[in-house]
Amino acid sequence: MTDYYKGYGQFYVSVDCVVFGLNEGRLSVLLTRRAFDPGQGRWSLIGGFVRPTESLDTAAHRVLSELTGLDDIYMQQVGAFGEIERDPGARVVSVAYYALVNFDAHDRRKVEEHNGAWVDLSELPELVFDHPQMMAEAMARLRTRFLTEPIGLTLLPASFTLSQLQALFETVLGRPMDKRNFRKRAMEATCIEPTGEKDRLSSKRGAALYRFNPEVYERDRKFKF
Amino acid sequence: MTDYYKGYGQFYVSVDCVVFGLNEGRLSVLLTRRAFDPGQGRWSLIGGFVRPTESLDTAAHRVLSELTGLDDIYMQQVGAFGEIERDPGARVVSVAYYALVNFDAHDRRKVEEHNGAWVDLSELPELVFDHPQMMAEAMARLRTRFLTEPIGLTLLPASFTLSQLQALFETVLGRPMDKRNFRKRAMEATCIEPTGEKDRLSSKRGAALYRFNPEVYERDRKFKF
DNA sequence: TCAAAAGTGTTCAGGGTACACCCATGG
DNA sequence: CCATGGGTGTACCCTGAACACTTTTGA
Repeated sequence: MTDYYKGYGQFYVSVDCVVFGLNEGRLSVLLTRRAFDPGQGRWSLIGGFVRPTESLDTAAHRVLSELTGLDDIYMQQVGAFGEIERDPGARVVSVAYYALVNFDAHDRRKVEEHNGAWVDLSELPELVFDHPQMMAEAMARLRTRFLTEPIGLTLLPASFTLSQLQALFETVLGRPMDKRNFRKRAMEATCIEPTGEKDRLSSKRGAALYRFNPEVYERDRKFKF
Repeated sequence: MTDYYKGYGQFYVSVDCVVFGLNEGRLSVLLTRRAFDPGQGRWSLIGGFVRPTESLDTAAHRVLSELTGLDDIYMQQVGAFGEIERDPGARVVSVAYYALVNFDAHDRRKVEEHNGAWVDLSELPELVFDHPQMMAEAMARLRTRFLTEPIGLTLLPASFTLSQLQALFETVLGRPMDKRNFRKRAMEATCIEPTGEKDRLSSKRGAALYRFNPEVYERDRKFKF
């Protein structure tokens, strides 16, 4: 460790995660009420300070693991937020991430323990600090990736119907999609393969179930909606 | 300032800028040889520590202003880099940016004073720390924006020929483009308007000069290559 | 007169979009 | 038997890509 850096300011560094999940077919985000001031009691993204022993990515994974019990989560950095007064409590530079979790697989008890709550995207409460910007930016990134990479499939259960998939695309992209065109593209994506099973819950006729095959995706890289 | 945050680690936070400029028609980046250890003498992006009185964006602008004398520079954040050992001298979280500067307008003396040097992109030296990743990521972002937003025009002199513009696109995107298709699209971009002048330097026949009109761009938003 | 860059339209193929009806079944 | 969601193909348009020759003029 050299002496040169001495004399420059140091800052708290935190991570904040926009965690998306599909709760009862509705796109939701995991929020929490802040446990301390500033902003105690207000809605906040889930986050935490980066420890000296952690990289930014590691810190984000830890925070997510603590809250959901999941270790293998799709996660992307959104960017750094560093306005001077963004956190009135202290100078904190925060790095935002977004994550996609499989709702069925996560540990609801942990969420409760940490005062977390899944909130429907269409009913977002007012968020603390600059979390609204983080949210908006995360959403924008999610949308652009959604059409060209099979990240949306991580939100769905292991087997799913094409109607579920289409509904997911429609909520994320915020626009209706043509059923026949959608299914045509799904058929062209070789990584979406039929399980042979039928889902008999959501319709009388029953809908074919599909699963995502990551190996096939790595091989073909065909995914275009 | 609350006491809650006490007890968490604090870090140095820096900004690092990938500064693109068009030097003699060649796409170049502004680099510097590090003036101190760790990595003294090695090639580095230009950067500096964020001060307590600055936001991240402000710090990036200051660093750029100090080196080029320019205050109104197109700049975009690339992301935060925070591996523990990325800087062996201390724990430093760095936020990368890329910037596009008008080569003719910048202050070369300041560059020299700071040991800066414009290096042709095709002759990039080995860079210090994780600067190669920052560089690669900046380049990737530049490329994706280049086709849909008129950011490339900030690299060119106030008036330019379509050949110059095409050459710029070709170097940034790294592929040849069809001349007729290119010019057709340039004509459709109403924000690229003829000055009425001719450039007689680069060809015997002389080429029509064009300028970029930001107001027209704001109005029409037509720019697609 | 020749070398060097400027300038100019058309054709074709492929992808994206729009669109409507029958099927299977549980209640 | 009917209401509900599942499942299927085609026609058109438009955008993107390929392509070659004439013009101007300084050396």
